[in-house]
Amino acid sequence: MSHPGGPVDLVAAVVHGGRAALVGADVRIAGSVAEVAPRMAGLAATSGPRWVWWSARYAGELVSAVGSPLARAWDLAEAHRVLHGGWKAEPGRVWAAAHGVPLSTMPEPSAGDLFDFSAADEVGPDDLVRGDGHLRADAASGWLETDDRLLAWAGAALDCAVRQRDRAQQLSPRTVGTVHSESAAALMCLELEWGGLPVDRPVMEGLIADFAGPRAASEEAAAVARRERDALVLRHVPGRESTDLRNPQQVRDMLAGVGVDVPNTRKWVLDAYRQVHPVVDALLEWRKAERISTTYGYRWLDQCVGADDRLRGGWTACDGAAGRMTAENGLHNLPAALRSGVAAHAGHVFVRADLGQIEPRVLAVVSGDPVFAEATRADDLYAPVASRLGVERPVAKIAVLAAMYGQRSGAAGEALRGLERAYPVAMGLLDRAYESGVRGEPQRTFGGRLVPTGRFLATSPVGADPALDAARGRFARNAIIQGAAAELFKAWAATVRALAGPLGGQIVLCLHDELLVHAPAEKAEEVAALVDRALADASRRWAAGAPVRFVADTSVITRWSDAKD
DNA sequence: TTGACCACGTA
DNA sequence: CGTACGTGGTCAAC
Repeated sequence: MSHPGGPVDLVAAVVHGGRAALVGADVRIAGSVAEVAPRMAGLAATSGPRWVWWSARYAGELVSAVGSPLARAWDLAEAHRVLHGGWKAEPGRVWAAAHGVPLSTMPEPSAGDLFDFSAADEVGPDDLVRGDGHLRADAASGWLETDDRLLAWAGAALDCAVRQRDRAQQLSPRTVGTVHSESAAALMCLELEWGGLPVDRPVMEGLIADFAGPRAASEEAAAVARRERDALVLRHVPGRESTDLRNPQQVRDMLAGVGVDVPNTRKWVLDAYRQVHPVVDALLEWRKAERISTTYGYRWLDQCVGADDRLRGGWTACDGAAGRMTAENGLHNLPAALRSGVAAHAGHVFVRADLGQIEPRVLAVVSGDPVFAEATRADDLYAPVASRLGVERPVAKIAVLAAMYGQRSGAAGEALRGLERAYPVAMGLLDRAYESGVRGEPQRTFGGRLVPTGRFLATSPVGADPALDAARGRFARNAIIQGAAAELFKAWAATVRALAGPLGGQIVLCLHDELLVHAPAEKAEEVAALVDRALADASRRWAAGAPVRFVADTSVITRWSDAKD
């Protein structure tokens, strides 16, 4: 280890209003984006520094001007989220946390055009840092009007990165690796937003028509069609035709009127009554069509699918809890029925890959349970677990899931006790996380991310409400597994991104344990092979020697809905 | 206009 | 439904 990740190879890049600056050990320049971007491309090709920015989003203008994808980054916002938990990570907060300045005295971010007395009192016109150690409130906005200030801004970023990296290294070397892959994931999020998900528009439009009917020519026509759809349900309940199907309370009253007494009108409750009264079946069918026409209908198609037939939405590299990626505009919750409308464009294919049984395999790594690790050698992890427990495979599967997620219903009892005996190390970790969560303690994932006690769960004091204590426990137990799985997934995706780029492959969808790579047809097999190689690389780095096997199911397809090869 | 709740799609 | 997310509907409070 000469100095991989050392300050020497960190170069801060900032951009504001068409001007940009780079600051590192061997570089200190400011200029227009058009001047700075080629310098970045040159450095990337030669010394290959790790780029530091306040967040990939702030640096997006520069990143896109460079043209070629940048691989190595230290994203201060993502690093802050890993180290300190939560989602807020604006520069003032990042700076304060990195320098140990109390958040309670942090200035409110100002628009930059208002005269701020408190800031003016404590900071000179050219000072970036206030007397109390905080960044000036307008640092990221109006203040950045000269190249000197831009250079200072880059210097501050570099300073934060060095401090964060020391902190991460102190926690564990793995935490440094987590920041690296989180930073790459943040870059990938920009590319996902820019690139979009390829769609076969005529097919998608046809699917929508199947559920929601043809495009309405006017508001009036749409209202007529809506009433006609409603009538298909309401004809089953004569005398109650005025029921508003979009109002759950009215629906519940309507159902009670025909003898269907339910606590709520959720699908999984009503499913049991499909045979009891025909209105139930009609209602559930109506809901399906209503979902498509309101959320995934023509409005969605027109607003979210561009003229180039790409579905676009915002992406974030991590949520505020365990750290999974999030996506907007249906990219993460597109109904399965619409997936045949997602198709590779001309001359291209999708290389689709998903991680098999990722959460129990992750449990084997994070717990260090040697016996459970042994089970991951099988393609189907539940088979060896079943034979060890002396139960059928479905029972073993339910027991493992129950142990990880704390399922309270169902009959997993006996098998759960078998798990405790067979895999005491893995089960012990889950139990400790649960108890720690009950006490309201934040968790840290295997990769070093701090997971704060979940939102609403922090409101009541420990012990005041047994139901809330149990919810905290479940949250914590789930977070250490879901969070670690998210870390491995991102490490994998970042590796695929780096390897597939030179072949013209582009990651177009990330779905928690599934990747969709859009690639030139003639490179299909090559890309499919590198996806598996990337998993071997990423899991070896991430699991750091744990004898745990991860498996990907990889296939080359043209439509997302297509079965494996 | 905003926030709570319901409902439901995905993993 | 174990957890998480985003979206859109209604309703009550502003």
